[in-house]
Amino acid sequence: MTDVTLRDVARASGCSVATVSRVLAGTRPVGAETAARVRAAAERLGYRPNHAARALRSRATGTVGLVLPQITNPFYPTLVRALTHALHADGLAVLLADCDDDPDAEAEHIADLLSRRVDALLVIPADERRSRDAVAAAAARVPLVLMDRGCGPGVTDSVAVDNAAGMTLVLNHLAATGRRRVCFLGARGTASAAAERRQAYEAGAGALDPEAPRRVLLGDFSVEWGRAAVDQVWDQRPDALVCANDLIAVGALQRLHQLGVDVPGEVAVTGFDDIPMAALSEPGITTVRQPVAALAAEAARLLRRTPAADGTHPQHAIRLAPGLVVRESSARQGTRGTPGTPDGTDMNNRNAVVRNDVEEAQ
Amino acid sequence: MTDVTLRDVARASGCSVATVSRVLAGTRPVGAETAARVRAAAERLGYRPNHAARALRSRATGTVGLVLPQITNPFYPTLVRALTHALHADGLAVLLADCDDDPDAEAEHIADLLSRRVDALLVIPADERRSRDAVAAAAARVPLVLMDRGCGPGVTDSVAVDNAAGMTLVLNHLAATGRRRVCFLGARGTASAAAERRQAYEAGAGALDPEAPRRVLLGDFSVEWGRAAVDQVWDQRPDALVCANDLIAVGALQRLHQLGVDVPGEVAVTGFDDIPMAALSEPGITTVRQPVAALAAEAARLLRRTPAADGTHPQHAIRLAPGLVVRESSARQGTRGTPGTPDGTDMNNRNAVVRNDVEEAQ
DNA sequence: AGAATTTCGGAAAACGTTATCAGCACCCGC
DNA sequence: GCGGGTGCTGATAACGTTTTCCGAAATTCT
Repeated sequence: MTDVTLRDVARASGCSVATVSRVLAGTRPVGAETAARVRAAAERLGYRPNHAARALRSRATGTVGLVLPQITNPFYPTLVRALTHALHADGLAVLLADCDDDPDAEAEHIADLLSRRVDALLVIPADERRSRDAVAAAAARVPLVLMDRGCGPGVTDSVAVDNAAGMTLVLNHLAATGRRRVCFLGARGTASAAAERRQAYEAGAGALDPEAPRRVLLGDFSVEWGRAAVDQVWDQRPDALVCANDLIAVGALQRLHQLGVDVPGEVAVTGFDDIPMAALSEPGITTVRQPVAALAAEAARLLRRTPAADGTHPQHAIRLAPGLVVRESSARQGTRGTPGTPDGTDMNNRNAVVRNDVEEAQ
Repeated sequence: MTDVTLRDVARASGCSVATVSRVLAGTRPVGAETAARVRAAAERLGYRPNHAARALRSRATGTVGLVLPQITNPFYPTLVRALTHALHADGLAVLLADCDDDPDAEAEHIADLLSRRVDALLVIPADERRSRDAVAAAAARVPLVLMDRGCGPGVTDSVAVDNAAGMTLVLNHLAATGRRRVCFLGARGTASAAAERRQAYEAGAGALDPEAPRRVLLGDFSVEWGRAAVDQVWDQRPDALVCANDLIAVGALQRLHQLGVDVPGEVAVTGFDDIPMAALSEPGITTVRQPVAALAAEAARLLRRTPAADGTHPQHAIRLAPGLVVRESSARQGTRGTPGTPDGTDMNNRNAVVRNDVEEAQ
């Protein structure tokens, strides 16, 4: 049961270590007959390459680090799943590091992963500003792709959902279903998700009501804030609450329920991200679905890319189009199965996707 | 920006590679003055050990594999978080593998992790039966701890919640709040969570009603099943639905809501696991909170343990006591905030949480 | 003071790969 | 028949550590 090495296979197949390495790695042509002999011996002995030795010699570990703020953030599990699958398909293993929203811990984890010689890093930065130095330093040493959130301009490659496009989907949907007094429950801060969604709302809401772009409340991305925000805004009697993410929407729905408000009759509520809870909430939350599989594929593609000859590759800031998922929280009362939506969407379907569904892209 | 090795540090500090290695690894006493010189040089040059080389030489990678069925299962993120933190505290890095509930993929991942020379494996088996071979084979090569679910008796060490104790907490609570016609919405299969919870229910429910142990419906651990199960059982007018996990409870609540049933007035609903959604559901779900941090700590401890001199260590099957979290879904109408649970359910349990305290586990 | 012991530092051999450099056939065209 | 390609293959040198194994110096014991 002890380890079997190249030497053993070489001895068993009557040739040298070098040849065995060559046939197994396919790095250089080798005689058909010897190749067969080697392969047979390797199979018979149950040879498994020693990644440590390989890594030492070839300076590539076949490993990428995945650094994220909090795996318990309900949007991340699906993203992590998609990422690990995409990377495993490339023969890469994933070292996971959860930094508990602490940029210092994040820096430490990044340093540790670098010393473990990861081939590349995938980072969801904990803090747009305070993560920057560590990320930039790491990006100078290995390919690094930022995901989901940005980290200041021009730091490194990034892959994220097109927040503005998502917000546009939401606003168009609300307009099409007759909502006029909309209001935005957002998050403070400059993190890309917070800022971009807010700006897109401000830019797009004017079409519904000249006052709408000014009805903006900022807190954080939490259920608690969603609850609190409703109290701050309800006396203005909005007919739609556009939330910057699903957690805020969940909180808003809870408070509205307590207040005995009819959703979607009196007010529509929309979220963003399409976390699992959005489908299970009562009522189901209309939201923007992130193209998770495509995001992961794109990130994997960026990591696969070999640096250009001059050492520096052009920086990519990839934004992928999301899709709108219409659920009960935004259906007009009495419009069940409505013909009113021009694209003939089935609004009864909890999982109905109206457009730009990129779930299956690539 | 190129890598700095032991050689460089040795040269810079005017001594040999061996000594540098010794002072940095602290493996053998070395002269105070030289040690200082070495440390200074290492610091100055920004030396970072090469884990690949270290792994090759000392046959230990400082890495453990974490294999799980589906990171998107809502109970796992918190567990993964706790595990990574516990392991990082031991200086171990975590290789994550998600197998999509497929035992074959699981076997492949385990083999891959072994060839990457992980020091140990943490496995949440995808299937009690079909995971067994791969797990047993792996356990013969590295320390392996099963988590959350079992994998047949006597395969290897395992750490899980005490399902029976949790079910007892639930039944006592229901008894104390006057529920009599209880019913169990469980999951088919022999997986430990499914079987143990069901058996504990059957063993304990008799105290409420001689018929109760026989009111058992089996499906799977899903929201859909929870919805469907309500339809099968509601005409018996139970006054409590004991669900085998929170997802089933969520589904049950959805269906009851659709039927216009008053929860908890007409019927109480309880879950198991305390996934985040349990607190956010409307009404909040009374459930059994798994001692996640303790489970992780226990698993880390088992991995740390060095095998006994004779090669085989005694097998541990560790079960940790959970706590009851009482929320609105089981409160007797008009008995909100009822203080004394006469049965003293929670008294001697460190993990017990009485009501809506969802933030601080232990 | 001589011997026995400890303490400290260096040289060098692993660990299991991959990559470089030759060598040895053999075949081609002159 | 003879230089010069072409395959294939084998020795062998890395890769950066850790870990013997040893010698030299310093310390302690008789």
